[in-house]
Amino acid sequence: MSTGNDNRSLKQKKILDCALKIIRDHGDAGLTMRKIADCAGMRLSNVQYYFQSKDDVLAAMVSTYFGECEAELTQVAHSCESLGRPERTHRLISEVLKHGTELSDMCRVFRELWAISSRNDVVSGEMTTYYESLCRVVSNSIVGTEGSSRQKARVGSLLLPFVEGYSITASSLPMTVEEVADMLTELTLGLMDN
Amino acid sequence: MSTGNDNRSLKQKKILDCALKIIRDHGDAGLTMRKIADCAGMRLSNVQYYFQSKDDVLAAMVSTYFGECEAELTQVAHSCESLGRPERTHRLISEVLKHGTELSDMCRVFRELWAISSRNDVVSGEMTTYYESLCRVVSNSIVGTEGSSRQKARVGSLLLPFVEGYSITASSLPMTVEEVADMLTELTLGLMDN
DNA sequence: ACTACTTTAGGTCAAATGACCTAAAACTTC
DNA sequence: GAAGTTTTAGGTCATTTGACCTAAAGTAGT
Repeated sequence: MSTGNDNRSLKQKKILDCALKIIRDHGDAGLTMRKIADCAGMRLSNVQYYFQSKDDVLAAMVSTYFGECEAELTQVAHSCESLGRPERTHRLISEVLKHGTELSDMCRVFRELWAISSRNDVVSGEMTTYYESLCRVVSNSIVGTEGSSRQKARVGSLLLPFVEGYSITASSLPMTVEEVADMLTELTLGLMDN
Repeated sequence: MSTGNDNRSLKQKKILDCALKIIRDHGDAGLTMRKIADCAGMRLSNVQYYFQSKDDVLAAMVSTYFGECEAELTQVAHSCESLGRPERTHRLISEVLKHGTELSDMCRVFRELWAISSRNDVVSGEMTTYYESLCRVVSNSIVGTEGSSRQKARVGSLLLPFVEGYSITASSLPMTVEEVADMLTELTLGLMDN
C-alpha cells in the first residue's frame, strides 16, 4: 500500500524538479508542459494527470522550493549557533553572500520568481511569507533570543534587502565579496551597539 | 527632409514604449510582436519592418530604458547637490527607496529584466554597465569629489545592493520606509567617518 | 511627371502549445 | 482471479506565434 503513494510523491517531485530546472534555464516563457514531460521522462498526458494545468505545476513548484530554501538557511544558521556573535555574524553573512557572487542556480530561479510574482498573486503571497520567515531566521540567529525587537528589526531590515540586492548587483560593485562581507558584518554589529 | 526621419524615430520609440508596457504587465512570455503592433496601433508587418526580430526589439528597448533610468537618477542627484552631506544623503536615499515601496512600474520592469538578463548576454551586459554607472553616480553624489576612492567604493557597495534588494523585500520587512531610510542614512554617513 | 526609395497592408506557413479525450495497462482490494 | 481504481499511452484540436512574402501606397529628388 505504501509503494503506490511513494511512487506518486516521487513522480510529482520529479515533475516539480524538472519544472524548476526549466524555469531556471529558460524562464517563464520557456516552461511548457511538454518540456516538463521530456525532462521527467514521461508522457505529456501523464504530467497532466498529476497536475491538471500549468498553473498548478507552478504553484506547487514555488511552494516546495521556498520550503527547501528556508530549510537550507535554517541549517546554515544552526551550524553557526555555537560561535560568538561577531564570528557568527560574519560566517552567516559570508555564507549567504556567496550565493550571489557567481550567478548560482538559486539566483537564476529567484530572478524568475521575482518576475512571476509581479503578476501572480499566489507566488507573490508565498514570496512575502518566505521573506518574512527568512528575516526572522536571520535576525534571531544574529541578535539571539535575548536581543530587543528593535535590534532584530534593524538587523533584518538591513541584511535581507542587502543580500537579495547583492545577488543582482555583485558583478557591478567595486569591492570583492570578502570586502563586502567584512563591511556588512561591521555595520551589522554596529547596529547592535547603540 | 526632417519629417521622414522624425516619423521614423517616433514610430520606433512608440514600438519600444509598447514593448516595455507589455513586458511590465505580462512578462517575457507575454511579449509578442502582435501585441506590440496592437498596442502601437500598427500592423504586425510594420513593426517587423522597423525591427526585424523580437530580439531586436528587446535589445533596443533595454538600451533605451537603461538610458532613461540613469538620466532620472542623475537628475535626482543633481537636485540634491546644493544640500549639505547629511541632508543630501538622506534625501537621495529616501528618493530611491520610494520606488521600491509600492510595486512601481519601474520595479516591475526591472524584475523582468533581471530574469531576462540571466539568459541573454546582451541584456546582461547592458545591465552590468548600467549598475556600474549607477554606483558611480550615487557614490559621487554622496561622498563628493573630494572623497577617497575607498569611501566611494564602500558607499556604492552598500547602497546599490540595498536599494535593489529593498524593492524586492520591502513588503516583508518589519520597518517602515522612513525608518529604513533613516537607518541607511545613518549607516552610510558612518561609513565616511572612519 | 517620372523614378527610386520608404513605408504600410494583408496574407501565408510551419511549429509549438494547453487542454481534452479515450482506451489500454498496471495496481489494489477482496 | 475478478472488480474497481489508478496510472500511462497516444492522439486530436483550436489558438498563438515568429518569420516571410508580395503588392500597394506614400514620399522625396530631379
